[in-house]
Amino acid sequence: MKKAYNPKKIEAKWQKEWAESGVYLQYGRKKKFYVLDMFPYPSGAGLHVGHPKGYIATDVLARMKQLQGYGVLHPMGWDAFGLPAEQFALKNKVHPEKAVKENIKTFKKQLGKIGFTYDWEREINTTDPEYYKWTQWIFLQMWKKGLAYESHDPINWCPKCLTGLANEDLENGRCERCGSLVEKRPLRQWVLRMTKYADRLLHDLDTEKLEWSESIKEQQRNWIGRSEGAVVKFPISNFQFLNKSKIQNPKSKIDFLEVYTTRLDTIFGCTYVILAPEHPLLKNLESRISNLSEVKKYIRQAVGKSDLERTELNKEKTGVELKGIYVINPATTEKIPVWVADFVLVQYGTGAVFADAHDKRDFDMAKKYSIPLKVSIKPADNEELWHKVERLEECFEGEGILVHSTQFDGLTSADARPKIIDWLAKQNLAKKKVNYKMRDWPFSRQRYWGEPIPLIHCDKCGVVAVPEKDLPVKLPKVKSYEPTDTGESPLASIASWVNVKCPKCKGSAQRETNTMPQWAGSSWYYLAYVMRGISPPAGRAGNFQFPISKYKKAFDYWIPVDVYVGGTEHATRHLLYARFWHKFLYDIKAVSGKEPFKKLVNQGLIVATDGRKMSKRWNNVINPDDMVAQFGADAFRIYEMFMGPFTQSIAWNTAGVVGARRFLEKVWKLGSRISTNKTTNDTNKNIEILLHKTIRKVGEDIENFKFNTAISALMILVNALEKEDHLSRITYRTSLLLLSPFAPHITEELWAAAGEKKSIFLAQWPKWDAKKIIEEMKTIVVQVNGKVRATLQMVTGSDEEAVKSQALKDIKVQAHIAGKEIHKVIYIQDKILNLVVRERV
RNA sequence: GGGUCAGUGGCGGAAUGGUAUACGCGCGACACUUAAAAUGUUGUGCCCGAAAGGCGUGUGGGUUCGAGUCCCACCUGACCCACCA
Repeated sequence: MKKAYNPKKIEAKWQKEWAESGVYLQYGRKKKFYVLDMFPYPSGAGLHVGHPKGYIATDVLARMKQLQGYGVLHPMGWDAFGLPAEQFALKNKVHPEKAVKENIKTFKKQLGKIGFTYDWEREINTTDPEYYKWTQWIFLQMWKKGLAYESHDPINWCPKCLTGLANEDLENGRCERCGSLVEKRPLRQWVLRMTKYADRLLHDLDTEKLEWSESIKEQQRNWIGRSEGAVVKFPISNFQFLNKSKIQNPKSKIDFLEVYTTRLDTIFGCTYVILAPEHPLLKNLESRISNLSEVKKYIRQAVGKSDLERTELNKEKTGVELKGIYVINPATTEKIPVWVADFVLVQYGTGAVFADAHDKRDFDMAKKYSIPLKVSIKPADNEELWHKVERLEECFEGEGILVHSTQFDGLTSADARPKIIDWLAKQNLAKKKVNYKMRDWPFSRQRYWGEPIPLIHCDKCGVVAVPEKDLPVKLPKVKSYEPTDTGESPLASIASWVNVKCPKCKGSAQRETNTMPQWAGSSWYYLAYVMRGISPPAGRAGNFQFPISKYKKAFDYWIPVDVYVGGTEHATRHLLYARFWHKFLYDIKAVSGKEPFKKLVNQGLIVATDGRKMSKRWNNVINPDDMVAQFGADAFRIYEMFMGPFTQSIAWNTAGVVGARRFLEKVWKLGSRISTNKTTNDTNKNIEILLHKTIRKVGEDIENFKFNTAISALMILVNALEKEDHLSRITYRTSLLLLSPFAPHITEELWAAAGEKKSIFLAQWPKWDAKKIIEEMKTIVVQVNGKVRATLQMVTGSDEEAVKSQALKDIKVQAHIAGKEIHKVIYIQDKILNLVVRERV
């Protein structure tokens, strides 16, 4: 081959050719493989070199799978609703719809240059009414099943973004988008009852055999935060000591304070209880609190604080006693005081806790306010610690042996808990309770750029669903889509859109004006790609058809997604939301499986040379367009896969792309070494062995996302082929095939140049032959006492005697065993001989 | 405080309990060249030395004929979660 390697020319040529021939759309095959990227939000900044890392990985996998005979679904789309898009639009004074369109164009152009196998016929865009018609439909099904409800509870409110936020949208009590301190604000809102699925979301992580990293599964487990404990009733004393018989005859509900605990074994040591400042019971008790103004002041301060201020690291505990109020410890029947403290959270458990000497927070607070404490747990086997604990010098939070706990003395914490529950349950004073940290999902945003919630408020009929035939409820065109501070979305001001006839009674009614959060559209998009398929059964772009059952067959074929690739930042949001929606769709029999994503791989970040994230702010962004222009898409792809382990975060180094390019230059020249005589075999037997070892390694490594070592193996192969004068055609062809998933353009070009008529991607992935990787000779390492002293070339399969006698002829080996006795010989065939020697006795 | 993962040359990194540092970058020497770039050949962990050697995968122990790899303790770093009773 005389022509120089010119990636610019051949890459453009093949990208056009592939798009026209539809070489990737091999859908009719028996075996399917669905490989999915987390679809991007098309930002105005365009791509930096970090974005394509995951896309290249899925592309490599998709190409190999197609070569292996799978029908591969590898789609791409745009997650374009939500705050970032709207903020971009506001800042640049363009309508979000227009901004999104332009940004998508830029993204598509950038992606196109890298040479991906995406099926653009299935492209989706969450802001397309034909798309969000389904987002709205799924929401309606949830509403019909009682999983979407209206709430007026205070929620997180970002004063800068002017919208309510879910817990998942917070970072250390601050808005994840703009960093503002989040306030609590009572707001009418729609909420999805995700807690109803908490147990299944937890359970299925294990039972559905998800191939996810332990870290992501653990993050989800922690987020769901299941704890097993008990709710205990503390009777509220009427200034008088109650005897036990009275406890057993509770009069009315108000007479009890309910607390949640996971440490019922410490209840005999409970000397006070603490309420959250927002606890509803406080109102009812007001008349009996003697220091009411002091209490009210404390509560006012506490409620006014942001979550961050209230939870600030190791903040000193503060609280106030409700003077005049007492409750009865149901275990000891003692009268104990009631406090309010802001570290108790109203949302969790019952919003009240019992306090004892075995919780650091309770312990610290008691010390500060001189509240009495009682020890009830003795650490096992640590007398020194026990002395300190007993004298209340140290707080022991661990499990141990019960003391000062009447009939339960001597039991371990674990044994005591169920026994105490039973004992109190018989008196109707306690019951088992499972709690979750995860909350229901606040699902409304007071912003313009989101899916309208398809509900109508009618004075007569209440909340009414928009009928299916009227979906989608389209986002109206407006002049001003700026958010307001009123707790209403900008949609509320568009009377012509808001005022409608009630679908039920035809009376006057108003549309719901809240929109859905950013995460709505991405909660089901992996299904949308399937629904965009040609056959079976329904149509194309802008042609999603009701009912959903039309797609059941297609879902059954493609779902679950076989491999899903994206960043870890979605661990507790998108990945939890999508699992939740999928389980709901399973419940209404729209899909047949319980989980959407079988295998999940999280790519590591590519950071800038300075170690920071790539960002305009730091002026350290590297644009893939520049890399492709300078080195070619194939070199860029190779480098990104070769940088290091896929899941690890690594700093960008442009010098590395040079190496990748050099490698491809070598490949380009390889064709000149093809043997002109007709023999099919390589003259060098070692080449065949190496080739078959490489086939095995590259295949296994791609499957396991170990792209860096796959490329290293390819480099070793090419380095060896380069030295051959007479390469066989089959070796050459096979080598191109192995490289083709990583460097599709150059291999396609060389494939054609070698006289092949059909695309390399319609060929077959090579198979390795176990018989062909057996070497005739093996290098045996000879050790004396575990230290390498010599290496021997021996015929494969040599036995111990042969190797040993050969080893003993070696001068160095002789030197190290001279005057010593061979005590033991370890021989691992074809690998190692270890002579264990010792001094003669 | 809890969880997950990691620590190997000048750098990115490789290594089913079996020759530590593959592959790539960088650097040195040589060849080609008037010269440079490109390319090719070759070298490149540390110490001592003429050689033979010795030491080496964060630290300290252990298991083993043999440990980067397994076990225990510790140190350091990254990421995630965190007043959840």
